[in-house]
Amino acid sequence: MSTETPTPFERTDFIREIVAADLREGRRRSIVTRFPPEPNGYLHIGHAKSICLNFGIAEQFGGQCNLRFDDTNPVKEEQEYIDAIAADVRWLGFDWGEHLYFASDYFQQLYEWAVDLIKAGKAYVDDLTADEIREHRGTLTEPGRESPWRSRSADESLDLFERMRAGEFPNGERVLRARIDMASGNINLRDPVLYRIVHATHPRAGDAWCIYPTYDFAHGQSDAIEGVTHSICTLEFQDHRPLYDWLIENLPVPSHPHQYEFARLNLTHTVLSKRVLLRLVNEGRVKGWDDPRMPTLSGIRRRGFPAEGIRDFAAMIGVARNESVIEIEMLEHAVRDVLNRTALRRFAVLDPIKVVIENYPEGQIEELEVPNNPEDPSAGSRDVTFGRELWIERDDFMEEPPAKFFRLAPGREVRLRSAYFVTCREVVKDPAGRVTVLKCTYDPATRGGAAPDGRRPKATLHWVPVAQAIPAEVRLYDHLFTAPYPGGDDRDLFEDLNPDSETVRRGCFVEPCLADAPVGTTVQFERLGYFCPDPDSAPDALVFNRTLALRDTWAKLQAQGQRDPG
RNA sequence: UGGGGCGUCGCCAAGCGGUAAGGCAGGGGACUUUGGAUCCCCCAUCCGCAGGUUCGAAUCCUGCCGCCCCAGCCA
Repeated sequence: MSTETPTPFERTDFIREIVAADLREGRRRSIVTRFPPEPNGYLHIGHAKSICLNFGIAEQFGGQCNLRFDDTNPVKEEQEYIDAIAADVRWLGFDWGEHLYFASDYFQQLYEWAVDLIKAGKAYVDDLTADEIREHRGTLTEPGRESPWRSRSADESLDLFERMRAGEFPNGERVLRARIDMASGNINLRDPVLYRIVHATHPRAGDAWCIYPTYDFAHGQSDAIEGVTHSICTLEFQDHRPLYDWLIENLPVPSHPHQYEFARLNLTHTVLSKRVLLRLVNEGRVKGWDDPRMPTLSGIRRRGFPAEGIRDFAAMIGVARNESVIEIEMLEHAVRDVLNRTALRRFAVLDPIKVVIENYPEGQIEELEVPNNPEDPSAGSRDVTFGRELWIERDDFMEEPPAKFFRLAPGREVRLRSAYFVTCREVVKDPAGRVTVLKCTYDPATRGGAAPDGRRPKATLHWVPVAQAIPAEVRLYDHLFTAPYPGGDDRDLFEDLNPDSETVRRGCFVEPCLADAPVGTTVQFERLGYFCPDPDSAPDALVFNRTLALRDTWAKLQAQGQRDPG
């Protein structure tokens, strides 16, 4: 990965410090990390934090980061998810090179290790039902009881385990358990299940197996097989670390990885739970996994967020063990920061009102040069056609402007960006009193937007020529949930859904060069925000998504005025 | 009542015994052909609370308090 601009945040964290110390003090000669998604859903921004951490560390310390699918539960996993996840990681800007792995590729090895454990008397086949096992497990405060099958011979367990693999038993009839300590305060050590019978077709292994290792029996050993040195996961796996270590110590694994845990990402005004996201999709609350309101990487991408902004965000928030909820404004800041630097400026009018320049010759047009990005002169410029009739934003005119309103009003002169100064002379309304046309005059001496006499209007408006304007649909997006903490105070999560998270505006006009803007590029509609073509867009029916609005101090002022009038 | 974690500004987060970085948000100002951007200034005498050790503590010790995770044959 390379970025044209240096990462804005040079920061370390407790995991990087551990890695650096391991290298410095010779405990490791090189490091290997991994990003281990389960292919049972789409990646979201929370995963991006982990991806940036794992790939970022590998990159920073000259190591390698594997993409390993943790595909040990065939009933939930699908090839569709595998493909989508790989595409999302690639989009985020990371490259695993040759190191694409699947836990399912290790099934034979894991099976053999399970046999080793049985022979060593450290695992046994249990005939208890799932309910019985639960009853025997004890509670948080009471120790568990040993299964009556715990003491059966290794030979008998071995025979049973082989028959489990051979498919002699139905789902759930028996499991393989580690023999550790039913009285442990750590429930994960109360003889955890290592293998269960699942007669299901695996997305990759097909029907080769009908017994599958659990997460605990697969994860650490997969790390060991791959030579992973630093196995980084989220806080809820802390309690699993003793089991992770126990298995590594009791199995002839080729390397000894260590697990480190960090706090997962939480964001205000959204939710990062695969379960809830799946519900939103299934119940039709959103248009799919890639709905622009979704916090999934595919949703964010469709929304127009640049990958670089996500990476910057990950660097901004840091990595720690404090459980935290990041205000979504921080994400939006990171995204605007990148977009401000890189997005080409364009003109678009979302809620048009017609301006007729009465002293501009009928039928005349001219091409005016408009900069593509004032922040980046190398972005060049484009020509925009100017004519007698233009569209401007309805919000940019007020018949009776309040004190702080600087835009167009009767008798007032404003600048049309990169064009001319115009003065409003007459307001035309329809019978209902709605403004339909603003008759204006322009000052020919202000071509390009500057006056020879040095006078400077307080406002500059964007515009689109009526004759050349292209109609478009624009979808405005806002937070998926109105509440910063959806479902807080025991509310039903869905009560907090924002009814206005998507607002579709038809009858918008955009400048001609937007007709063939490719999907995947985000531009700035000047003075409005950042927008990108939606995959739904067609040459004869353009559709743009609003990625993010520009910061709007005028709107803020108005809001303040409403709060405390006077 | 068991085990494992975490508590530094509204939200993140540095800090690792020598007297509270930075970012986001917020407030003020400058500048501006985007009320955008940029720039400048302000924003924790205090680090969950209470004791203790020390010349000196957010950093060490003790005790409280609060919050999170764990009782899937999910990951």
